Formats: sequence, structure tokens, C-alpha cells
Amino acid sequence: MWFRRDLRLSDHPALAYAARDNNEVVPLFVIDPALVRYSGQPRLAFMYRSLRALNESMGGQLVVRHGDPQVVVAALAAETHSTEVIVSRDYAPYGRERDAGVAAALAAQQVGFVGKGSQYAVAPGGVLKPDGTPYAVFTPFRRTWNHHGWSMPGDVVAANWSGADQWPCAPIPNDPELHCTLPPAGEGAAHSRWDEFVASGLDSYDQSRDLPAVAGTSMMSAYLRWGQVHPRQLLADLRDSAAHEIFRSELAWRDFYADVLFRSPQSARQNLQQKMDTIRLDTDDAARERFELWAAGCTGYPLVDAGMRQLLATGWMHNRVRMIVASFLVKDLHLPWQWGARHFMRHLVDGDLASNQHGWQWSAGTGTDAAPYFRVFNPTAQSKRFDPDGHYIRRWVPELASLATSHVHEPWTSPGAAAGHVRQPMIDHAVERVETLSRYQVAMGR
DNA sequence: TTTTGAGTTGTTCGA
DNA sequence: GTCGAACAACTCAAA
Repeated sequence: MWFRRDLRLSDHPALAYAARDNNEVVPLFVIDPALVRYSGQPRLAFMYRSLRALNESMGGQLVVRHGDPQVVVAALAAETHSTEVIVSRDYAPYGRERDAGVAAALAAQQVGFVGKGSQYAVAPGGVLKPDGTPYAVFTPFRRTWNHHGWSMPGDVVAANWSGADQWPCAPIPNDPELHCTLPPAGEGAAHSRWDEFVASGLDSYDQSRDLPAVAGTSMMSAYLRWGQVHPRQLLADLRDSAAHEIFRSELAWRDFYADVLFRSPQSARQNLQQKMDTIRLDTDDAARERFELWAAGCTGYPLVDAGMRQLLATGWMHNRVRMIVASFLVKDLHLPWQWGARHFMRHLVDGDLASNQHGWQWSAGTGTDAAPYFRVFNPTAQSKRFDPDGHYIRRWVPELASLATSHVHEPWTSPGAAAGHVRQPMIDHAVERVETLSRYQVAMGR
């Protein structure tokens, strides 16, 4: 059993298949340098902690090895005289290519490669229009997705492990040096957090999910990212209410974007809508300096800075704020969405290629079912609307903590501003908004 | 087959 | 202060 993004023992179709008939199961995790290079320290640390939790849950049997999976998996299969290598299917571009290579290497030594299940309620490719083609719009996708349905969660799998006691195994690496705090890792932590959310947050999700100062979101993203919980386990706890329906929708978005990336792997790097390639963007040295200010949380727009600093401090950012900082990068700074997406992937514990890149493409107006080009978030209006008391701003931008609520969204209006005691906004939103509208209109030939 | 209405997340302007 | 319209263009499904 080769674990990847399915670091759990419950409701695990691939593991259940591997463990059938009391088969001996060799549990493997490969630390792939190609992925380590790509992951930031927070996600890597969370992965290592998750591996320790998984290892513990199987009595210390997890076999950890380093290297190219094509070499490592084939070698362990030969050592252990395995007849099959079992995985949960991976639908992302790198994973598909990697798995094809591993399957070929295994086939050369007469070992099977079997994929069972995915990390989605409905696996990519599974939701189709009546004519057999994929959906390009979310709402009809979700209708069909709902109708398609998914199985009930399975039980904890009890496997007959043949693991680290018997086969050479590398230690799970120590955490890299971290400058942020992380949520507790592991399948147990995932279920604890979910139970807490069901008990105290889910029923008011529709009311509070957009308020970054309120702990109104599920915080399940990192656990879903690593498969410490399967979405179907969450869906099984949802009922028919407005709040539950909105949460169900969020899980549908996750499946939708995985489906879009599956069908258009190039959209991880390029505009999904190629006609948007002509939008004029800034990429010179001055643009790079503006990007650095954004990344460090020094734009002068309090809510934007709060979000960017929350990301650096915790490896996570509230969803509403992700949209606001993304809109700011794309539509106030005129930078390529790919710059922002890369920064997010480096810092997010929950960083997932499909959701991240397509969330960014939505903000940039270049993706499937994207925001219309003229929808430009006003960073101060959003701030007043979604952080009315300024609690979130004061928490993450301490230099603004003493400002009155009447000034906290626009510190440049405060009495100390004239004396230079507050950061000036790096750009004028009203000016850049007009600039964006004009650039997009030019790109669309208007 | 054609038409029609609806579609995650917003802002600004003018009445 | 409040409210509706305008800001596009296209996909999809139901009528």
C-alpha cells in the first residue's frame, strides 16, 4: 500500500482492498524530492507530522523511503515480493505522470499497479453533461454531482501489516525550521476538528463563514489536502439546511476544480481561457518590488496586510481574505495570477494545486466560470463589510492595534497619519481599478 | 430546435 | 441613505 494523499486508516477503499483476505500489507510512503522541492516549509512540516501520526496509528509499521518513486516503489515491491502495489488514484498532472512511470516500472517486473478510490466525493471525470462532455459552469456541475452521489464512509481498516519491523526504513525527517504555528496533524486531529465544527460552527456556517475575525469556517482544508479525512466522511454528517447546503457546495467546488484541472492540466500554469492571454500585465523590476510588498503584508491596505501576515504566521488564510488579497494582486497591482498562486503554494499548509490555481484563475477572470472582469474588490469596502470591528486587522497588523475602529480600515485618515505614523497605501485603489477595467477591455477587443 | 433565464463570493453611479 | 441598473459574454438546462 503506497500512501500519498490518503494518510488515514478509516474509510480507505485502497487500503481495504490491499488488506482483503488478511493479506500482508507493506505500508509505504515515499518522500519524493520533486515534491519536497515544490512544497514550502509549513506544508512539509505538516506532512512529516502527519506521517508520524499515521505511523503511530499502525503501530510504527510505516516504511518511509526517500527518492524517485519510480525507483523506490519498484525496488520495495521486489524486496518484499509484492504481487501488487495499491494506491488511491491521483488525478493531478504530476501525480498522473509519476503513476504512469511507476506502473510501467512495476509492469516490467510483473507487479500489478492498482488504483482504488480518490480523494474526492466524485472522482474527476465522473460528472458529465447528458451528452457526455464536461461542465464548464459550476452550478449545473453541482446539480449533477449531487445527483451522482457517493458511497457511505467505510470503517477503519484493520490490516495485517508487514512493515518497518521487517524492511529497511528511513526515519521520518525532523520538521524543517518553522516560522509559523501549525494546526495539529493526523487523522485523530482531523476528526476532533470536524466534531468540534459540527457541534459549534456548521449550523451557523452561512452566517459566519465570511467573517475572518470569527472562527466560522471548518478549518478542514489541510486535513482534506492530506486525506486524513475523506470528503464523503464529512458529507455523511450534513443535513438539509441552508448552512449545510453551503458547506456541501464548498466540497463540490473542490471536486469541480479537480475536474477542471484533470481535463486541462495546462491550466495549472496558463490561463484556462486563452483569449485572456492578451491582458497587459506588469512584470518588470518595479512589478517585482510591488509583489514583495504584497507578499510581506506591507501594502498599506489593512485587510490585505492582515491576510498576508496570517498566511506567513500560520500557513493558512481565511477564504474571504484569500479572495481579497488575490483581487488586490491581480486587479490593483496588475501582476500575473501565477505569482500569487506560487506564493500561496509555498506557504499554505492546505496548498492544493487544483483549488489554488483555479481559485486564482477565478479571481483573475481567466478561468472556468470566472469572476467577471469588472468585479474588482474594493479592499476598504470589503474590510468594513467583513471585519466591521477591525478585530482581524488588529490581530494580524499589530501596528494598527491602537487605531479606533473609525480609522482602522483606512489608517491614512487617522490623526497620526500626517505625522507619518502609519503606512501609506502603496497604490490608489480608485486609480488602479480604472486601469484594470481599461486593460481588460483592451484585451477583449473593446 | 429554438428561446429564455439563470448563473459563489462586487462596485459604482445616479435617481 | 437606499435602490436598481450597468458593468460582458457565454454555458447550460428547462421550457
